[in-house]
Amino acid sequence: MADERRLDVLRAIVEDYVATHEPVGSRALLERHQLGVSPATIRNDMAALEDEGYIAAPHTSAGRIPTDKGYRMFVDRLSTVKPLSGAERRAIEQFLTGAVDVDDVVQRSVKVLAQLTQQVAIVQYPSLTRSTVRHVEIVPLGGPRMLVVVITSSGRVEQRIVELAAEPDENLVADLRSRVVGATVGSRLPEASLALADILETFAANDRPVVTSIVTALTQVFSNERSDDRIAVGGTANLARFGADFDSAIRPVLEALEEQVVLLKLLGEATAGISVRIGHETGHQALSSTSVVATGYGPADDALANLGTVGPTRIDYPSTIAAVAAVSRYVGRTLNDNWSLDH
Amino acid sequence: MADERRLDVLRAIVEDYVATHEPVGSRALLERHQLGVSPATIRNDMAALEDEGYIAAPHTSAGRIPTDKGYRMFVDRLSTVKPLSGAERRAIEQFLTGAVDVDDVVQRSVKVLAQLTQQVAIVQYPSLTRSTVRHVEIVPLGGPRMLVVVITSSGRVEQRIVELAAEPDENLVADLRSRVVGATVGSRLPEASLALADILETFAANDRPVVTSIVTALTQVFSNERSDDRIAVGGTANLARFGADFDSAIRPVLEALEEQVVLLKLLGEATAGISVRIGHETGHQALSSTSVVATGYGPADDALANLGTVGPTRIDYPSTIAAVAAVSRYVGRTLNDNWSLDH
DNA sequence: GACTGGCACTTGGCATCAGAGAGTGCCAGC
DNA sequence: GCTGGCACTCTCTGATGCCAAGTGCCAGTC
Repeated sequence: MADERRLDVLRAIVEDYVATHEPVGSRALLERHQLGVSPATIRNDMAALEDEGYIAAPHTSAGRIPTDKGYRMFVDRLSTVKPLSGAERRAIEQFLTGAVDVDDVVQRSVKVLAQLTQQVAIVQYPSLTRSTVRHVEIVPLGGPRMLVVVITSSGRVEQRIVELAAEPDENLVADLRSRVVGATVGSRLPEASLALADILETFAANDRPVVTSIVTALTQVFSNERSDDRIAVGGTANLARFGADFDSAIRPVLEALEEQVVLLKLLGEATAGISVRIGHETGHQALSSTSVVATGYGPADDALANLGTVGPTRIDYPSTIAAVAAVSRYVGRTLNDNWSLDH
Repeated sequence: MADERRLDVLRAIVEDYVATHEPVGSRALLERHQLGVSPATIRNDMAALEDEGYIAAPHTSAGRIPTDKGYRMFVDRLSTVKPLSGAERRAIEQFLTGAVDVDDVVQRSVKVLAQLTQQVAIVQYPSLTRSTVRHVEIVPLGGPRMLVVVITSSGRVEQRIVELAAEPDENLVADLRSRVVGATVGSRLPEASLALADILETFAANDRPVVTSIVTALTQVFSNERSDDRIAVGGTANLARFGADFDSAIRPVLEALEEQVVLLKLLGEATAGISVRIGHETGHQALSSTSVVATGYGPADDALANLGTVGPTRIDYPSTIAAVAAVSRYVGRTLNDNWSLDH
């Protein structure tokens, strides 16, 4: 049936354009794909595809390139995810296994993802908001200085130094510590933050100054705005592959990469499964010729944070999707096996 | 005297080229600077400067541009550091004052430095190797898991989770902790690392497994290879200013920026005062048309780590040097005031 | 009715070329 | 030692013409 062949033609155009980065014409198409029809027929199909908005011609007599809509169709209905090779999988696994702590895992993932996809990779640090409190310590450092340490279920350790007016009573600190542990361990951080407020009330008035200082520090850690925003970016050198014209293609991306807020938003919308946003679908003028492939990661289905890639719209979607999925899986597993305190 | 005017001409060429990014000819030079002589005289001087290798002509009939040697002369003998404006200084100070911890200081400095210089900024995290041990804690997390925490004089807090074979004896841990504190606090990290080896010997044989595990973790922290390598990079979007030709000017820099080893080496050689490396002086083929301005930072003269900028050779050296110096000074002060435990 | 071969037409890219502009080097004179 | 003048060199720009690639359409065929 003709309709089906048209989609075959679209698929062929996307594949060829991704491979060559040049507008693909009817003849070139036939040389690389066995479609069993003549160039004239292909031309008719192309004209129809252009009418429907799946492809476009940069100028009257050049070949066609896929539009965002064309890529969308390709991703949704015309392609199958291309599984990674065994070697690639082993590479990811080995590379991540060498990590010494959570930060290292994030930094290594960014590298491996950039390497695999030849694009810019972005990995969000495990979110504090979405993890639970594993442990709280309040350690006297001698004198009026105290160290508060919070360990989360994602393996992250956050600490803060608190300076009190004077050296506090040892028993008071121990008491505070045990009450805080009791009230917060196991809770998600935002809830733990609320629980702290109640604890404060239970202390005698003359203990309040000390308790308030420490509780404030803990609250800051629990409701840490900053940490949730932390992001690692890698593979910026791959921007070289984006296209020849620096100002229109590369500079906006570099600028976006420095804007953490933008990155977070791009990654953030990927809640269930893998999200692919193509060109204008990113919702950013500056990124209108880039695509973002993102997904969550974390132990089991509970996403701790997100990771993904940013590349030109003309990327190899099946491979990129496979790479993002694989890295996400391995990162989740690594975090779970090595730094989760659950089991 | 003629010799002196020749140097004036060189200075004028550097200043003009930095401002316009175009080869500067004898006529244009006279329009912008009052040198009191005719174009022909300037041409003679230029010919002499070219013979001596300070300037070069891209092709027979274009103006001249400074060579690396020319910039070197300019920096060493022809320029005076251009102090920052009060507004700039206040901006740095305010921006850094808002930081909540050491990591935040580093990230903010990188931003402010990139902003000020309009170049790529690099800041090394405070070195562990060069700081001293302020405090050590060994905290039981319940069950066989222990948390070891090390706080350094630079305000950094490093921690590691240790998994023992079984829950250790409480007194043993307390004993170990106090001996470690006694032996290491105040020492530089490499020395502390050595001191740990001796401690191990003093424990009874059947306590050895537990002690060994914990001491190993501490040793890892003390002799942390990874942390000394940490670096923050910012302002990559400023690469847009480097030049028009992407492949020759920008890609190599992007690639170098991803290679931490290279960055560390570039920053690392800046021990005393401010180091300016121009073009080939960087010692890297790929960076032959970029300059690196770097310096150490830290409380007083004891450099904890380095920071600097990477830009094209044609930067405004007086301003860049001033900015690097100022940021270094403020970072050192901020670390000292807020996170040093010394006073 | 769908496919095919053929043909006229359009267009960007490339090489070629001439002219303009900028700048130099050198020489003779002050 | 400086200056004015002049011939020369080189790049840059815009115009021109040609070529290859590709399209759209039409008439013919299975």
